[in-house]
Amino acid sequence: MPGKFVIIDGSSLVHRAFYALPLLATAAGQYTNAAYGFTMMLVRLLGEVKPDAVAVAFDKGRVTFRTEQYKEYKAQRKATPTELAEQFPMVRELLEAMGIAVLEEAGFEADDIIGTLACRAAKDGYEVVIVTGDRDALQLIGPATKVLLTRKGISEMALFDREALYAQYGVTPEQVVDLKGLMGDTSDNIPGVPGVGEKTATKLVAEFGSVENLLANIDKVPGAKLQEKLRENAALAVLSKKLATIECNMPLPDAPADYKPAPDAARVRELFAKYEFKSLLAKIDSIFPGSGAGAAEAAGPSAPPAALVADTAAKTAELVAAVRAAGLLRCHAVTSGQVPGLAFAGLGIAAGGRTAYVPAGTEGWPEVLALLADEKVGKLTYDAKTLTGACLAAGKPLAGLSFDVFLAAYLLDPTASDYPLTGLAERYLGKGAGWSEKEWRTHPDYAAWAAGTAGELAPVLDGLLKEAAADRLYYDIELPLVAVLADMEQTGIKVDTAGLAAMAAEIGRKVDGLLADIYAIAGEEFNVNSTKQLGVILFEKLKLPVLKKTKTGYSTDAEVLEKLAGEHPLIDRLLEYRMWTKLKSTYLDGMAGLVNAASGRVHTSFNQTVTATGRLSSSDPNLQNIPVRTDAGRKIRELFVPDKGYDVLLSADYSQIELRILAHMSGDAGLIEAFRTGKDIHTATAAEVFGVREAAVTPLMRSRAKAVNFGIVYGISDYGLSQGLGVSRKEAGEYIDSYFARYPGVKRYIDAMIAAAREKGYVTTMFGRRRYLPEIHSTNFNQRSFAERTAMNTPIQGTAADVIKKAMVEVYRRLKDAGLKSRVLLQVHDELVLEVPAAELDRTAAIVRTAMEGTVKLDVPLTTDVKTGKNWAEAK
DNA sequence: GCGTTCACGC
DNA sequence: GACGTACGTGAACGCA
Repeated sequence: MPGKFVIIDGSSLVHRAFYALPLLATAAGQYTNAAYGFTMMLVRLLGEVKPDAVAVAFDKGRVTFRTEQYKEYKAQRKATPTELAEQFPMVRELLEAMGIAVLEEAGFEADDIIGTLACRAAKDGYEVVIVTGDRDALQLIGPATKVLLTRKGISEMALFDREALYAQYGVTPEQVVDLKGLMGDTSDNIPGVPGVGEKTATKLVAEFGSVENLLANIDKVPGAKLQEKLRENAALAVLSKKLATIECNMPLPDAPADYKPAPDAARVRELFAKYEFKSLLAKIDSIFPGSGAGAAEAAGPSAPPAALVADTAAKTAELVAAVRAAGLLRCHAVTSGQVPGLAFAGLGIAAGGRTAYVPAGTEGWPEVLALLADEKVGKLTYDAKTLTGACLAAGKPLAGLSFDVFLAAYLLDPTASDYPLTGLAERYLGKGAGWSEKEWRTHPDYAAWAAGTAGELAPVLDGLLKEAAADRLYYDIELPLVAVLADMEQTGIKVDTAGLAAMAAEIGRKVDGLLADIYAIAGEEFNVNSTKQLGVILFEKLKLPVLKKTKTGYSTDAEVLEKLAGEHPLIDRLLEYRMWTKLKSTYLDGMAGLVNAASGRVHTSFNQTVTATGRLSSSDPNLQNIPVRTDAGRKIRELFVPDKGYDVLLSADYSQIELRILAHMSGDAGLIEAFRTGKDIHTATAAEVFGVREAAVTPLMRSRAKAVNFGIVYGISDYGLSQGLGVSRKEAGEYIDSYFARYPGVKRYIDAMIAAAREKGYVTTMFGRRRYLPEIHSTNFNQRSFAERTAMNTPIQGTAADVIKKAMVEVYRRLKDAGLKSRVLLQVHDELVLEVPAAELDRTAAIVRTAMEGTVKLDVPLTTDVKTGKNWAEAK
C-alpha cells in the first residue's frame, strides 16, 4: 500500500509566503519572510497530512515550451524582487536538510512537473495531494488526486476534490482549461476571448462542455455580439486553452528510488538557528520526534563558563578592590520577587579580567551594596531598572549609573520583540551561546557571564549610538529616566481597596441582572463572553443581519452591536453587559489581585524597552488605560487616592502636544500661528478646512476637524478618516486635501518623512530616536502603506515621548533639589500624576508646570493643564 | 501555551 | 483596487 504523496508547488508557495508576511530579516539583514512562511506551511503539512512521500517542484527559467507557442506568455510578469530572489537558495538549503526531493526541469514549469508526477503517483496507487496557490492545478484533480489551495495568508487552505470544485466553480477538472481558454488569465498573460469574463465563461462551459464543442456550435450561442466575439477570437481561445493545459507526460528523469522525507535534524536545527526561525526552533523536537539531535555544535559551549563564587569576606574584598581600582562596576543582578518586594539573590561582577558572583547576604555583601551606592564608581549593567529597584528595596539607592546595555539595544532597534543578552552577544559581538538564557538566567555562572558580556557590549553599543546620533538621547534622557521610573514603581499609588471591593460587588449584582435578562430574551442560556456562541444566537437564532465578519466568524464588536441597536432588545443589554464586565474583570478584579497587601498600593511596571515609538508602557497592572471617557469608567479613577502624609493628587497634562510638535517640526506657518495666538486648534482647523470664519464654525465642523487633526497625527488614510467620521471616502479625501491646501507645510513635512524613510531606511524624532521601516520598499501595498503612515506618525509620537521623558527627569530632579516630599507616581503618555502634601501644593505645581513647559523649546508654546483633587478623577 | 476577539487608554 | 487609522495591555475563549 503506497500511501500518501504530497506534491508541492514550491514556486507558488514561496511567492505566497513572501507577499503574505512582513519583510522579516535576521539580525544580519538577510530577508527571511518567504523562507520562513514556506517552512511553516511545509512543517504544518508534514504534521497534518503525515505523507509517505513528498516532492517540491520549482519553475526553472522564464523560457518554456509555452513561450515558444506564445511569446507573450507570462511576459508582463514583473521581475522577482531581489528581497524574494535571495530567499530561494535558503529554501533549497532547508529542503535538502529535511531530506525532501526537489524537482525542476529547464523548459518546464513547476505545474508540468507536478502534473506528470501526480499522474505517475496516482497510477502507482498513491493518494495524491497537490499543494499550491495556483488555481490552474485544479485541472489535475482526479479520483486519487486532490488539490490543496492556499486561500489567505499562509495559514488558510482549502482542499478540492471533484465535488468541491464543482460546488465552487461549476466545472469539472477537465473543464478548468476550457474555462481558462475563454476567460484568460491576466497573471499568466493568457489572453482568452476579449470581453468574456468569469461569468460568461462559466455559463458557456456549463452549456457546451468544451471550447471545441462551443466553437463548433457558435450559432447556438445566445447574443449576436457574443457570437461575433467568439468567431473573431476562436483561434485565441484554442491557443489559450492549450497554454493553460498542464503537461502530464513530460520527460521527467528517472524518479529517485524514494520520495520519503529523510530529515537531518541537526542540520535543520542549525539552519533554523541561522535564519532565526525562533518559533520553529522551539518546536523542532515535535517536528522531528525522536531525532535527539541536540543543539548545533557550532553555536558554542552548552553552559555559561563557571564563575568564581565570592562567598567569603576575603574573596569579596579582593573583588571590590579590583572594581574600585577600575572606577567601574560591570555587573548583572540576579533578583527574586517583584517590586516593591524585589530582592537581590546576588550580583555577577566582572573585574580585573575575571568574572565572579557574590551571593546576597554573604559576609562581604554589604561591601557590594556600598559599591552600588557609591556615585564615584560607575555602573555598567544589563537592565538597570531592575538593579536600581533591588538597590532601592535594599535601602541603598544606586548611584553613578553609566551604561545599560538593555536600554542601548532598545534605542538602536526599538522594534525588536526582546533583547536577550545572548542574542545581543551574537548580534553585536558575533558570539553565539549554546545554552538557553531562559534556563540559566538565575544561575551564578550566568550572572557572572552577563556582567562580563555587558562590559564587552557597552563600548560597541556606545559607538553605534554615537554613529546613530542617539547618544544624547541615551545619556541625557533615557539613562537618567531609569532612576525616576524605578522610584515611581517602588512608590506605587494608593488604592481605596474598600471602595474597590464595594464597587466590584455592586457591578457584580448589575451583571447578574443583565445576564438573567439576556438569557430570558435569548430564550436560552449561553456563554455571553464567547463571541462564537454569541454569534450563533444573534445571527443564526435571531437572524440579525451580518454586518461584519472576522476571520473566524461573525464580528460582535461594539461597532456592529451599535448598528444593530434598534433591531432587537437584546443588543442594548449586551452592550451594557460588555461595559460592566470589562470594568469589573479588568479594572476591579484584575487590579485587586495586584494591590500590595502591606501598603495598599499598586506598583505598576513602567517598561522602557517595549514600544516602537519611544513611549513607555505600563503593565501589572496597566495604569495607562484606566477608563476616563464614561461616567462609569471615571468611577474607577476615584479609587486612586493620595496616601497617608499626602493630601491631593495632582495631574498635569500637555495640551495638544502632538499637534504642537507637528507645527514645530513642519514649520507650517498657519499651524504655528494658530498655536502662538492660543486658538482652539480644532476650531481653527475647521475654519481653515471649511473656509469659514471661526465664529461661524459649527460643532459638527469642529468635530470633523478634530478627527482630521487626529488622523494627521496618527498617519491618515481617507478610508480611516471616513470610518471615523461616518462620511464617504470621497468626502473624507476632500477634507484631507483641503487640510493640506491650508497647511502646505504639513504636507511638505509628511512627504519629506516618507522620502527620508525610503532613502535612509529609517525615520527619527527631534532627539534622534530612530525607527527602521524596511517595509517602506515592500511591493505589498498594505505593508508599504503601513510603513508610510508609520513614517509620518513615529517622529511626532516619538518626539512627544522624548519631551515628556525629559520633563520627568527634570521634575524629579527639581523636586529633590527643593527638598519636597511631593512625588511623581504615574506617567500616561502626555500626563504626569503626583501625590502632594497640601503645604507643598503651590511650589510643586510651579515646578511641574515650568519643567514640563520649559524643558524643550519649540517654535510654539508647550502648555499644560494642571489640576488637583482628592482622587484621580477629580484631578483630571 | 497560543492565537483570536474584544475593549480600555493616549 | 488593494487595506485601513498610531501605540500599547489584559481578560476571556477555545484550540492544541
